[in-house]
Order: sequence, then structure tokens, then C-alpha cells
Amino acid sequence: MELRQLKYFLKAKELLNFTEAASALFISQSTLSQQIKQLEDELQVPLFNRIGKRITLTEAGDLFAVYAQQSINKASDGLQLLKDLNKLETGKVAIGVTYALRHVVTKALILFSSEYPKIQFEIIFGTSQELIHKLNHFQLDVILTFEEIASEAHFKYLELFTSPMALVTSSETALKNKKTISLEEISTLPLAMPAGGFSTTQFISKAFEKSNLHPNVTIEINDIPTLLELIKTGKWHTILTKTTIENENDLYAIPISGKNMTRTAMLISLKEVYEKKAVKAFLKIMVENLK
Amino acid sequence: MELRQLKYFLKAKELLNFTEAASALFISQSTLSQQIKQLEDELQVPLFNRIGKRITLTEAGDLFAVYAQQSINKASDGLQLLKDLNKLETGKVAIGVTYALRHVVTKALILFSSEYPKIQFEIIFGTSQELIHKLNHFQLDVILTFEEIASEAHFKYLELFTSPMALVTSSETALKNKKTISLEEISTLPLAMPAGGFSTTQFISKAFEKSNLHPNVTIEINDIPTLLELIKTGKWHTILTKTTIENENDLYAIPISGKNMTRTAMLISLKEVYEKKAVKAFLKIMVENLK
DNA sequence: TTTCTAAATCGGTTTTATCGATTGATTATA
DNA sequence: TATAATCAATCGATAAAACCGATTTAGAAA
Repeated sequence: MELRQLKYFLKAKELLNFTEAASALFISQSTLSQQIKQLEDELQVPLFNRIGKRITLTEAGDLFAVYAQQSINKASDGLQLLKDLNKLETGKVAIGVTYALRHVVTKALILFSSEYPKIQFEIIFGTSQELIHKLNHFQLDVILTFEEIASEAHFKYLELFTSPMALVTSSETALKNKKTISLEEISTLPLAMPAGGFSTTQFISKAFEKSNLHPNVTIEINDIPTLLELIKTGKWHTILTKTTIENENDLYAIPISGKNMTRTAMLISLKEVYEKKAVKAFLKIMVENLK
Repeated sequence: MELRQLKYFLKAKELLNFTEAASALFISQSTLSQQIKQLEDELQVPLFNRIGKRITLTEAGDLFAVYAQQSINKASDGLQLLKDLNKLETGKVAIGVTYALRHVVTKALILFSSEYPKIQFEIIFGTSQELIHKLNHFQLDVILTFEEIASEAHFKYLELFTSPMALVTSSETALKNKKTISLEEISTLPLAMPAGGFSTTQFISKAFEKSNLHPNVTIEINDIPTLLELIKTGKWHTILTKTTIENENDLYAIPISGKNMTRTAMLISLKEVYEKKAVKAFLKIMVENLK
């Protein structure tokens, strides 16, 4: 049993397709096939069912995968630890962010990189679900998003701040003098909203449902900068957390009245995984600069 | 980084002597020396101090050893788990049953679990169609039901026993002295029958049709225990396989006369899917105790 | 100094991981 | 229903690497 074989196995498990897994691993299909077979021989039990040309995990494969992953993780944690020993002169940080929290990351990024210029960053924007999936697959070190309904036991959560849900509108609009606005008022306005995958959209849809209101959504779009551009025309309005348009000129956020109309920004990371020094340092700078 | 190298490293760390470590690992000193060097190259940091001809651990080596050991442990935990799986000290078994064959499963379950108490069971009752659907979706390991008209190529079938279709009636009834009963006689009696989804009901409906008889069904019900309760009042009769009321007091089964009035109990599982050891052992006990 | 010992290094051998091509089988399609 | 496309397994060949014995290097002991 070698880490190489465990890595191959997990990729095959993930894709359930030897050909694709092999190409993702930059090896030939025959090599993957042979290495899996060799692993199975050593373990004395098949890890995959071969049903025709399709493969599925066996019970053994399913159970073993957990340990294979942990074994790999421990080894790479050890590697990471040694890199950290080099006093943050090397290392990569992968951070997932929901778009709404963009400015929180960029601000910290600017501060951090002037202090530790050699650290590499990968900033991934995506929906909460996408980011959580990537976190679970060890593709991200930490994610920054709003609270989820279901908290999971293998995650570590850190609350950052709360931000009200708000109607976002252009400065041209007559609405701009209002201090708050109700869902009922909003339901009369033409709305352009983030697409269904965005947690903000899901959050606000539920709120409308509860109030038996039907919002007038004429546009759904999965790119926030484009959405904001449309809002700036004054022809549509949208609903976002207030923090989303921080640092945006020409846009106003009018908090929505009513209970539970705030969201909590959180840092989510995996428990029991070695936390990189660079990540720790970056998050420290980020939290310190939340105002 | 490979588990082999981690193992070498830990042994060298333990003995702090490459020559002895090599011989403990049944490899040559030169091989050990090379492999350690290769690991150090990959980690970009020395794990040992070479003070003259003596070696000591570096800080990096000391810190890294923890993770190296954990990585190896996780891999060997996984291996141990698979061994346990083979010894039936772990594992899950999911079995689908039609209600008529209930007692076959419960009897085997009691015997099996006293021998292998650590195996978890999921017993799913349902109609044949429901169970076959679940089997096809890998939600069940095996199902126990009566023969289907259409046998499918990707299933494995094992015949268990045959049981006659029978009129089920309460002990109070005058019918109880009859040895057999015809469909024609039955068609005059008030019947409470399992609902249309049950294969027994489908089976018996076809038999009535063929004989141009119209049964007097006054109740249809999709729960067999409730059905049996009604039968015990003596106000209705029903038609089931004889085996269904095995171990039921106060109920009599009068076999129905005529050809093809028996049903065959079968085990159905998926071909070309790894059969869990626990499933195999359970079925063995079940088949051995069929009377 | 000499001797001894242990790690590093060198050159050669064996093992094995890998590849491309092919096969056999299943699924998709026309 | 025949045909094409797809996928895992297998085969033979090759490149990579793990490994060994012999030798070198250098510190420690005599």
C-alpha cells in the first residue's frame, strides 16, 4: 500500500470512471487499472464493482476510502507543517468567498500581501454549496460565507459580523430617502435578482413565501457585477446583504424591515485538519480589519 | 512521498542508526540512506542532523514524525477495517422482504445476530416492485420475494421453496375442515384482500380472470397485520400464500385446488456486484433453516 | 597516528510503475 | 438490429526507481 495508490483510488472513487480518473491524474488508464488491482490484491477485497463497463464502489471501498483520505491528509499536513516552518516564506492559501463578502477578502489581501509577499493566493468565488463542496474535497483552506441552516459536525465555524438584507437601488431613484422598506413595498417593484443557486436568493425567497408575497422578479442573473450594472440603470432593483455593495458608488442599500432580516457572515473550515500558518495569519489580519 | 519512505524514516528515527534501521527493515543501508535523502529532498528540509557519523533528529524531523506516524496509522486502520469486514465484525446488510416471507427473515435474523452481533441490519418491507426498484438502485443487498413473471438478466435468482396459495380464514369458520377449496367456491365468499400493489393480489386476480370468475372483494388493504386482524373476526376471508400465516394463531389456510396455485419464494440479488461476506453468511443461515 | 565504524556515494541489477496498443464487453446510435 | 463508440482489462515493451554490494569519506576510538 502506497500513498500513490490511495490517491489513485480516491480519484477513481470520486469520478467513478477509470479513464477520466487516469487523465485527471495524468497517468494512462492501464496504469490506473493495474494500480487499483494491485491495491485490491493487497487488501484482499475488491474496492469497485465492475458491472459491465461501469464501476461502482463496494461496501469495502466505501469504508476504506475514509481511511485512505485520512492517511493522505496526515501526510500532506506534515508536509504543510514543514513548509510553515519556513516562516511564511512559502505556501499557498486557497480561500472560497461568496461574492457578497468580496470586499472583506480584498481588503485583507492587500494588507497581508504587503507583509508576506511570497505567499500565493487562490481566491474562488462561488455559491455557498459550491464552496462547501470544495472545502469538503480539500480544495479550499477556508470559506467565507453567510450562515447555513444546517451546521455540520466536521466544520469549524467563526462568526464575523451581521449585515442587514437590503433593497439595493440606484441613487437616481426616489426611494433613496427611505430609512427602511417592507417586503410588501418591494413586491411592487421590478426586481433583478441573483440566480437561484445564491444563498441570498434562497433566503429572500423563503421570506416572501412566509409573507404570502410574490416578488416581481423580471431578471435572474448569476454574476453580481453584471447585476449591479443593471441596477445602476435605475430600471430594476435587487435584494442583497448590505455589505455586498460596500465601496460601490451610485448604489444605495435600504434595509428591509421585519424580523430575521439580517445575515451572519462566517468563516468555515475543516476541523481536525492542520491549519496552515499562512491561513492563520491571513485570517487574523482579516478579522482585525472588520472595523 | 510514499508510505514506504515514512516507514523507513520512523524506523531510523526510532533507532537513530541507519545501519541498524536498515537491517530491521530488511533492506540495505545504502537503500535506507537513499530513501531518506529522497524524502528530505521532497520535503525541502533535512529530517536528520548528520553530526559526524552520528545522526540526530532535526526539529523538522521531530515535528514531521507525528504526521508520518498518523498517516501510516490511518492506512493500517483502513486495512484492519477490511480485515474486520471479512471476519464479520463490521458491516451493514440491507434486505428487502415481501410481508408474506416475514417469518423466514426474522427466524434467520435471530440466529444470525446471536453469532455475529456486530453486523447492522436494515429490513425493508415492501411490494415486489418497490423492492426491485430499490435493489436496482443499490439500496438493498438482496430481496426475498415470490417469483416474478419477467426475469431480468442482471439479476441472480435462487429458488427457496414453494408455498400453495390458500384461502385464509378464522378458526371459527365452518370451512376449516375442508382440505382444499376451489376458486369457484371462494368467489361466493366475502373477501378482504391485500391492495393491488401486492404481487399475491395480482397473481390471484389473473387466476380468477382466467376462470371467468368474479371474486367478491369487499375490502382492500395495504397492511397485512391489519388484514389478518380483520380475518380473525370471521367476517371476511382472504387469499394469501400459506407461508404468510405461519406462526399465526387463530387462522387456518386451506390450499386452493387447481393447477399453478403455488408460488415460489426466491432470493434476488444483482449479478456482478461484490457480495458482502455478511450477506453471504446471513443467507446461508437463512437457507439452512427453511424447516 | 592507526583503527574502527557509520553514513554517503557509485555502478550495476532487479523490480515495478508506466505506456501504447489491443481485446472484450457493454452501451449508445443510426 | 446492426454499427459505432466507450470503457476496463490485458499484454508486451520501456523507462523509472528501488535496491544491492562495494567503495569512499569522515568522525570517533584506540
